[in-house]
Amino acid sequence: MKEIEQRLTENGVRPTAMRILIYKYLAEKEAATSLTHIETAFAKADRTTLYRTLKTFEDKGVVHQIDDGTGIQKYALCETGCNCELEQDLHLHFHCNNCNETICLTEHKIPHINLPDGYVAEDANLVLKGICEKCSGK
Amino acid sequence: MKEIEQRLTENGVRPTAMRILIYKYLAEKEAATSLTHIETAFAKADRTTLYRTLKTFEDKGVVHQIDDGTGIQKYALCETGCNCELEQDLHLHFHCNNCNETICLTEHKIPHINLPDGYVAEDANLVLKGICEKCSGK
DNA sequence: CAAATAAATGCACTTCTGTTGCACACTTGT
DNA sequence: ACAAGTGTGCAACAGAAGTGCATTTATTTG
Ligand SMILES: [Mn+2]
Ligand SMILES: [Mn+2]
Ligand SMILES: [Zn+2]
Ligand SMILES: [Zn+2]
Repeated sequence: MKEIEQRLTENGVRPTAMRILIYKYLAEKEAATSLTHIETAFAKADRTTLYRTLKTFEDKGVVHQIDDGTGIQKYALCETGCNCELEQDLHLHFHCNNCNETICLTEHKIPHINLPDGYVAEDANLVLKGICEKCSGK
Repeated sequence: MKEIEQRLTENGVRPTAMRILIYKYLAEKEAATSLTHIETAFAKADRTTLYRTLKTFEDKGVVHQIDDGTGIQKYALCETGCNCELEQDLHLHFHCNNCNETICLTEHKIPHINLPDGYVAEDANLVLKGICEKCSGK
């Protein structure tokens, strides 16, 4: 509990009650989470608060946003000490077509891609879709 | 002109006047195109018609849909004889942060990725973001 | 050709997600 | 205690995707 407060403070986010709860919720979930999903989990809180909390978390590097191709923005906690901005820390994401969950494969970095002349890459997004380990039954 | 009709017919799409125009429009554009973009280009046509035309094109393998991370669905013509479904034909896309255009790099295939045990990949999406050749001035 | 059938188009409306403005509540520092 | 700053809640809006149904246009059939 104290750890969460410390983590938030380190990243320049004031640890309010709401933010600690949201952080804890994200930490317990293994999969990336959408705003709507969080909204149903926190029925008492306002959607806007949750929205802005996620944005604050994102700005301060507490979470990273994931575009998994469903058209719905998802969020997941960053690893401790990760620099999501840097190319080296960009990991791939897996979206399961069966259970519809999106998970971070943090240890699988996005390979470097050779681009044609004139193209300068600043960011990358790689999403694999298929069947996750839970759903494949292995 | 006749080529377009033939191409559509080959893919099981009846070549109506509207569809031919849309196809021609997509063929002239080098970048991937959104529904809203097409809508402004075809002010006379209804959005629903354009929407369903794109869906039909997609179903029949005339165009492929692109998720470039902007949250707006884009479409681009498929190469002749391409099988966008197959892993081998999956190419990467580049989104320019300056001119906001998204382009197909059809000759740059998505590299094969080794996944952890239990994960089965069926599809992949790789988008690089940065500065395109036009905007980098090279 | 005319009638029947099927397909394409247009209009209205809905849903869903993300986003912003503004007022109020709470916290922090003096 | 006061002022300033920050967080939260309510309401409303924007944009894009999608659906139902009527109408038009094309195709088939007698
Ligand atoms: Mn991730
Ligand atoms: Mn493409
Ligand atoms: Zn799954
Ligand atoms: Zn550009």
